[in-house]
Amino acid sequence: MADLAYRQIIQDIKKQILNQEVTNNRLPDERSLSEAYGVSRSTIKRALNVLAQQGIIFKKRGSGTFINPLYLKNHSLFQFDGNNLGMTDNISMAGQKSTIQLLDYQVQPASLEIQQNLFLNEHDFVYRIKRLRFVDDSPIIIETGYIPIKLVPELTPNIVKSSIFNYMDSEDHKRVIKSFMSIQVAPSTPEDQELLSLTATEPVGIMAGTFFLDDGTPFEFSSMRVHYRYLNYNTSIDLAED
Amino acid sequence: MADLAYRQIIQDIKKQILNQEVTNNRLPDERSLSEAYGVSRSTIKRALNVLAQQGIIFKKRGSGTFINPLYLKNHSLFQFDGNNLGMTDNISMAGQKSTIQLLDYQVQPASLEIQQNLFLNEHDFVYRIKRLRFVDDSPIIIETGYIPIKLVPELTPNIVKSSIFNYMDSEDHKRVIKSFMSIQVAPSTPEDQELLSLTATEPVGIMAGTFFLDDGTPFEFSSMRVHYRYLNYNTSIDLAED
DNA sequence: CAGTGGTCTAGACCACACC
DNA sequence: GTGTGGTCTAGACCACTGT
Repeated sequence: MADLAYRQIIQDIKKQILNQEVTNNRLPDERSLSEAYGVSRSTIKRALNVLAQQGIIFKKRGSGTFINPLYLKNHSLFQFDGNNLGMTDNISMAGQKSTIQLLDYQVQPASLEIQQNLFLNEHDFVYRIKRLRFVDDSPIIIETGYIPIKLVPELTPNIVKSSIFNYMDSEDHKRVIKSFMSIQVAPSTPEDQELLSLTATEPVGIMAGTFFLDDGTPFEFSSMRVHYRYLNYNTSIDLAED
Repeated sequence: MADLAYRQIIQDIKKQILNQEVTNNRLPDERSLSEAYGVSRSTIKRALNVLAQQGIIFKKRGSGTFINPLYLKNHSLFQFDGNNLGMTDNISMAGQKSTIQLLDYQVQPASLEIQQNLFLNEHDFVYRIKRLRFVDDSPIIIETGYIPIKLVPELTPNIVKSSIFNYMDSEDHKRVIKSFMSIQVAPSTPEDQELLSLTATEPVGIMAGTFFLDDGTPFEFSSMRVHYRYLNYNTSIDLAED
């Protein structure tokens, strides 16, 4: 797949780190790596920058490049940004089966909030799609999504019972590549309690935000109410610069 | 502050976008920008990559570089990664005053979990610091932090009543630069309810994780129970690559 | 085909850490 | 001073989009 030089180097260095083939928790300097891999120093820097951003290594100007000891101890922690859960579609959760129940499917005028979030005019219409997602027969997420009609005029309830994103990719060659989400916490409503099998004291997590296509078009505004036991969002935070 | 060429270009382009000085929602091509700013194309690419990662622009190979329309509509949404809340220290929340009440301060052997997270041996000791944070006199966060003694042997309860990170920076020249956190949701415990003035049906958000120094040393393992109304974590997610 | 972004090179010079 | 990572250059060549 990734035949790009810098990606191969990323993979190779990652493997060496995991195999404990790196002595002193320290990588060779960039100029040596450049020679060893037979690429320019720029390419090495590109690879190391990715690894640094993933928190796997730390670079210190004047000193060298070091391995994050925690990565060795527990590198399963180092999968970030919603890979555990949180994607509207593509939830597959390691070996467990995921199903969808369609709760509601309508076409309606875009409210002011929706207009703003999807960059629509006041006369635009959107699909309002409400779905309940199960993983291994347990209800996990109540998801309400809004999609502009003009972007997918051919959508049907049937399509919506599985992954909309996959459908878009394979049929329309439109790919969802980015999203901006906020995460909040709230007590469960009676509807949450019924659909997600919660008691009154059990809460939900709320992930809401907008998904974008690769050309920058806002594609879907989505609000997900997540069973509290199944929301686990991992992230890395940089406390620095601009 | 940032006299680096690529940072200046980032700021300048951002300003032009906000001032609507960019026609057609489209930036000039990289080679033109390179000439216009009097820098190499590589430097332009570096700047554009940062803007793209922030979601402000989208690049399409073969077509050009385009502005995310949502950024114009509501660029306040585009401040990410815990800037709203979530940092253990440095919570200053725009104009509101923040105070700290010290609930507990102990030295104890590191438990197995703490050993793992802070990369310690079984004979190492840690501070256990439990604090209640207020913003504008409202209790917001119950924070329990663990810090290896050997990293800051001189810590005192007095220091701990304000920002530990600031103290570390100014006194020991050790800077906290990165953290890996997980975000979860849970019903409130009786203790949560008392300290954060919650009812039984009101939940808390939990942010737990490890903070690292600039040399990669794990510095603090922290678990924060956050009043549900005050947890609002914004993030951007890339659905692509490696 | 021309235009655009993506990858990569080979090297200069700077800033910082450590001896 | 030596060694390290950081910034930046000038340019080659490739891959994709659109006319």
